[in-house]
Amino acid sequence: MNLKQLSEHLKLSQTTVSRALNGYPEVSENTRDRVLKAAQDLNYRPNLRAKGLATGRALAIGHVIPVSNQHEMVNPVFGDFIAGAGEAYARAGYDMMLTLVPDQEEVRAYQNIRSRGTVDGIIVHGPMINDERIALLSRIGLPFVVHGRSTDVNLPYSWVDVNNRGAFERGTQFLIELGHKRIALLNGLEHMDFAFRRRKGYETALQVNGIPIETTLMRSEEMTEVYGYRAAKEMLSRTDKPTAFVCSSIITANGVRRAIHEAGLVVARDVSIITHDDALSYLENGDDVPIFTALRSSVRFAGTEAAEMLLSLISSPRNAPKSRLLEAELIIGRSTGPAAT
Amino acid sequence: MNLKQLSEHLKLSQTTVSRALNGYPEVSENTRDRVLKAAQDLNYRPNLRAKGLATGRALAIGHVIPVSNQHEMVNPVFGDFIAGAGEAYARAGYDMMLTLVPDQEEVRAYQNIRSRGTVDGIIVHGPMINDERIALLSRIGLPFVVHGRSTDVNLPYSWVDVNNRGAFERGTQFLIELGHKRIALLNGLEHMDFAFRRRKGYETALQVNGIPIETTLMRSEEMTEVYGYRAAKEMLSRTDKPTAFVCSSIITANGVRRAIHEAGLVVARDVSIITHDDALSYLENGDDVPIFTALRSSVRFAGTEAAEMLLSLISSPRNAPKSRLLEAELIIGRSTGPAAT
DNA sequence: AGGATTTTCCAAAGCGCTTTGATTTTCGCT
DNA sequence: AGCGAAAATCAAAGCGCTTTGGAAAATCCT
Repeated sequence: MNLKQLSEHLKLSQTTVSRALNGYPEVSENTRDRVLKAAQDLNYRPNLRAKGLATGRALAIGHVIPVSNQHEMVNPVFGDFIAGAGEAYARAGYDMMLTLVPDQEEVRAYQNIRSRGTVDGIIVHGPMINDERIALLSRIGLPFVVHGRSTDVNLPYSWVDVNNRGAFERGTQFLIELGHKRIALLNGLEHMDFAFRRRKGYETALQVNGIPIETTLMRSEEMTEVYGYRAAKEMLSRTDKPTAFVCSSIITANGVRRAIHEAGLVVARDVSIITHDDALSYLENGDDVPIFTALRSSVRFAGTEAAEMLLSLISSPRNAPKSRLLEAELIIGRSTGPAAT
Repeated sequence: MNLKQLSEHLKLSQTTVSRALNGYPEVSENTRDRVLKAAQDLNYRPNLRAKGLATGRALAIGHVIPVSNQHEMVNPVFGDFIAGAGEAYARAGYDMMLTLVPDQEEVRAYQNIRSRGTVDGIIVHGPMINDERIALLSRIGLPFVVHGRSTDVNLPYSWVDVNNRGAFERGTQFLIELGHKRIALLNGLEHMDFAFRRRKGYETALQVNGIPIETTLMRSEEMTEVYGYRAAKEMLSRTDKPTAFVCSSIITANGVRRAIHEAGLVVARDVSIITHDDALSYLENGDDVPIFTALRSSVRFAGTEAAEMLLSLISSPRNAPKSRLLEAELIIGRSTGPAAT
């Protein structure tokens, strides 16, 4: 069933039917009702490809996921972000397009996306420090919103991000107030912008409190369980072992907990853990009392925010870039306690 | 830059340029080279929407993700599956479309997808027992491949699945051979087909070995950490506590481990754990020696398989449905040992 | 009643591509 | 040289929709 058939069936022109369907005023209420009813009955749905071709809009948003072949990791945060964004798209009648892009081909990939005309805008995932994608996208003039920010990029651009620096400063400060002095940081890869900011926050708190920054207590890796386990195991075997860990991910925190157990120590009593928590649906941090004391910020919510921001950018392209800084909550759980003396 | 401009620039007709670009034989090698070179230089990319409209193909595959509003969980497996599938699509020049569909609106949603013409086929995620989507999709004639199967559906359809039943039978058998008799099953939601099959495998192994099936040792819930923790905690507090756990997810297994620790017991020595492992990139099960003894099957690989199957289905629609049963490997890790006597 | 408006509807062009059917060019042959 | 066949190219229609510029019908006014 296409427009032509529908209009023939109604004995109206395609123009009128199209207008009735799309809510244009130059059609009487009478015929509009007739058209809508018929469309309903005959189960008519406009062909999006044709519509897109005619209007120049694709009615779809692209999500570009960088795939590094060094570490073939799919960002675990992705699923929840998408879920949040998807809601917003669904409400607005937009589709969501995914593209996996190998590191090296980014530039070509974005130009491709642009000229293939399959999307009206894109969400940039996983920004790094000084991410060139931002300049590239500004240049080719495709609306975009970054999930995160990019330190050292001075162009104006739209983003939705958590206050990573503030959160980690606050978390570290919290540990310091509990009396901890030897605080380890198990960070994500620090060429990623979020990880870089988290380290800054951690360092700031130490500095403010006059605690020296020790590089032996700082790690930066892909945030897996095993990473947390190994790093914690090694650090806990030292004579001057840390009394607390700050983790960038609940998964890493799990590894830390495993190492603590294995060392015959008790979480909170002997060693404290505080972690960032993206509030992923399948990784909830306990129920009533959280397992881990955490800096929580829902990635799903960020997804919705980013999507809505992008949609509004698309509908009024002349507006200045927007941004939204989300604060993480500090949630006290069972993994922190006063420093053992 | 569009076809028309390109052809004018080359002083050729759109026909010839189009044919040169798409590898049709009725164009001389000479001009083909010229065209390809010019397209390269001028950075020409065909508009997919127009191409789709003209050819009737969308050059995109849809992934439909059911979103239940009861439990707002995003399947953690999704990211890796997508990564696997995405590779196959990229190779074939296909895009990937995501649609989130609330439970109740499934029928309408699939029809929508069909008539919007934005995809050439879809991958069905998270099949349940007797899933109606299969009949629906067969009826509306949209090529599809199911990730998983659906017990009680008798129509022929294409699928890629792990041998869940066999894997769990084998895993349970393994525990029995270690002397375990009281073996708990922490399963996923059993209206999901995979979970149903896993239970069957577990039960079969018990029956074969003459061990009674005890419903008090069986749970079925959303596979979270807290679920594993709570269930294990409760079961371990009984006098006739289980000596081993079979888990449907590594996340749940983590919760079980936490409960075991908390009860002052030692994994493997006092209580064994065996778990299914989807080989998710961000949840690797240890490195050299795995943390958990596991039934491993890469979801990412399943994604690639499913995608390739669907693409071949699309290119030759008259072929009979295909299927692929993947076997899970039994990998011995540090979480199993002989039953304490 | 009859012209001026306003409302309602329509024919046709156009979005960027593919493809059919026709035309032109090239080539092999006597 | 001149013919027919093969090779190379082209013009135009069509995919399903929107939208412009009119035309027809309904309404309003004096």
